[in-house]
Amino acid sequence: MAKPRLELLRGTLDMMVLKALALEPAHGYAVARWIEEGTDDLLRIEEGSLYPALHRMERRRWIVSEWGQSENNRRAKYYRLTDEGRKKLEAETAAWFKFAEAVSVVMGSKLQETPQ
Amino acid sequence: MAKPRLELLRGTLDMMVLKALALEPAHGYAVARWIEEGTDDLLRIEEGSLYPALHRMERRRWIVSEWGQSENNRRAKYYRLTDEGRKKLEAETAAWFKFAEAVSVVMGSKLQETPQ
DNA sequence: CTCTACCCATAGACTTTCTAGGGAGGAAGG
DNA sequence: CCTTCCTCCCTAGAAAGTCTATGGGTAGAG
Repeated sequence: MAKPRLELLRGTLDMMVLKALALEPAHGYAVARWIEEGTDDLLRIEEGSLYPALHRMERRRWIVSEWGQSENNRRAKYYRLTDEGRKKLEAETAAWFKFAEAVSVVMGSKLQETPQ
Repeated sequence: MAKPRLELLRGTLDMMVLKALALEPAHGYAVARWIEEGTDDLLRIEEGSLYPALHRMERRRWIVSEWGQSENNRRAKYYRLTDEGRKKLEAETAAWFKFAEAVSVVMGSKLQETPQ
């Protein structure tokens, strides 16, 4: 209870995990590290959120898994996107930017998207 | 069930309601209309989400209410921000833009905030 | 051998949102 | 008058996602 820490992922966790896996197949732990490092630790991915999310998405056929060996020589479950997952990622990304834009307008600021 | 409609407010409802009330005291129905109109109906505020949110925030002393008469000559409960609510609004707004920025970075685009 | 980092997983609590109701009153048109 | 629409309020219960709190196992460093 020491730090307040930015608590919520607010429904964007799936999208970010899919994005990570779109870059390359990876295991859960690596996905969490990738997101945390990519945001200077602003977004902290709790394992209690991450693994249920992965299982959820696998049930929905957005990703598939396979046991393998990690770089550090440990047992790890590697996930990769399915075609369906890729479509979902695109849809969610578009919806999120639209949503964020709308919230921005309401909150009195403007959001701008620039191509990667 | 006809339209898929952007389903989630993802924790931003309180913030937007506070923003609306920061502009001027208003009743729930008007707040909902304000948000919907301000976003071209992209963000639809369901009453089943709105009223619980208002009561929640009142319990937390972010807003206070008073019964009054609406423009259309109807009984309406007017809400206005407390000092605490104003602080909460500022904090939530800052946190949201920070969060949205971080998500944007992860998703491969950049978000820019412009002053009102 | 011990400790740390890596890697997986689940249960239960908590919160928020939605669906699906219900109700009452003013206004407007027939 | 009567019916219908819009305004305005409210709640219960389901559904979903995240967090806290645990638990366990293994490789490698010191």
